[in-house]
Amino acid sequence: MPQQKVCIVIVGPTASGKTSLSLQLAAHFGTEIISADSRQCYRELNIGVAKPSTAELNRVQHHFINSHSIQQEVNAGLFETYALEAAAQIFAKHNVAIVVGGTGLYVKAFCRGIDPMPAIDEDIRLRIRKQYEDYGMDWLQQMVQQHDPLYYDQGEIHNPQRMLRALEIKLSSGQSIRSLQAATTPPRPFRILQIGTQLSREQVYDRINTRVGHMLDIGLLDEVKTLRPYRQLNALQTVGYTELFTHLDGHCTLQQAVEEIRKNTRRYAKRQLTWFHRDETIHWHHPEDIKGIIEYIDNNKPENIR
RNA sequence: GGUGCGGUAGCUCAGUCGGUAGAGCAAAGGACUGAAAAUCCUUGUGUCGGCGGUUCGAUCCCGCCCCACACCA
Repeated sequence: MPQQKVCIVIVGPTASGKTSLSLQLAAHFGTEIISADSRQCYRELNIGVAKPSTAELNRVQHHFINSHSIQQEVNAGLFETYALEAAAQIFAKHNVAIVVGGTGLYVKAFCRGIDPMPAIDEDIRLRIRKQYEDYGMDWLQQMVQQHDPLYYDQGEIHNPQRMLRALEIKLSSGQSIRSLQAATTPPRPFRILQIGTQLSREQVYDRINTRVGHMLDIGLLDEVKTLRPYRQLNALQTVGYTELFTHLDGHCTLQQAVEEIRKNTRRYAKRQLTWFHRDETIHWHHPEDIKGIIEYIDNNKPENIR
């Protein structure tokens, strides 16, 4: 069965021009966009997550943007299912689909799949989280050592999030998360072309610093104020929001909070670069080199498209 | 002009009873299969302000100079 469809996947650090590029490519190929961004899917989050404008969203059909509430649980597994469904819908009408986003794990889940995991017993989840809060790291390590020695030997035993995850899997299903992570790559009914938006480190940092200022100018602080009651939700463990919560609590000045946002965004971009640089199938281009990018796509997509 | 206190890593500072120095922050590198804008790991050579002196040896002691801050004129 020849693969007739192609999925153009645009990745790169934050503020490197992904959104603009995706809109131009969507216009060029007359198709739709799937966002692979773990924050832009929330309708309550706008300025701080650099969502495309309403005009842009009206111009091109988008998926996984404003699709969820911050009250809902969203994760990489859910994204894989959601995005594959969206891709199927798009391919019913078009030969090209565009995926764009900076959340490396989501992109990976879409392109290469994520192993199915057992459902977690909600009581177990809440209980171990509470106990971790009460008894701390030593307790967590002991629990993992006792219940999931396989993970304790091979996993990250200083990383509370990963240990909590290993523990809840083990206590819910009786299986070690290690034994469930098979890392098999399921076949996809389309070809994938990954394009990275490449700018110098200095340029990315400059753009971040400027963009954060712009976010404040257009009302980020007001947006954050309305979200204060929800600050404990996972969706709000987000750069641009946590720092302003701290300011609203009176722990720092607005200026200090803004500098923290800039710094944390730069660090985020650095982590994204670490993640994406490891993937050698990504072809890096300057985000404004539309001609070069389209040429690359035309040279690599299946013959029978357009 | 006088007195005092400083000048050590990008920043804030510690320290060496004289044997060429170390923390925090920043930064850099990395990991990462259901919180991923999250979470975690690793990394510290710098004319110890300048020039002289004493000494086997000075960032440390002494002298002079430069710079910053405070106070007194």
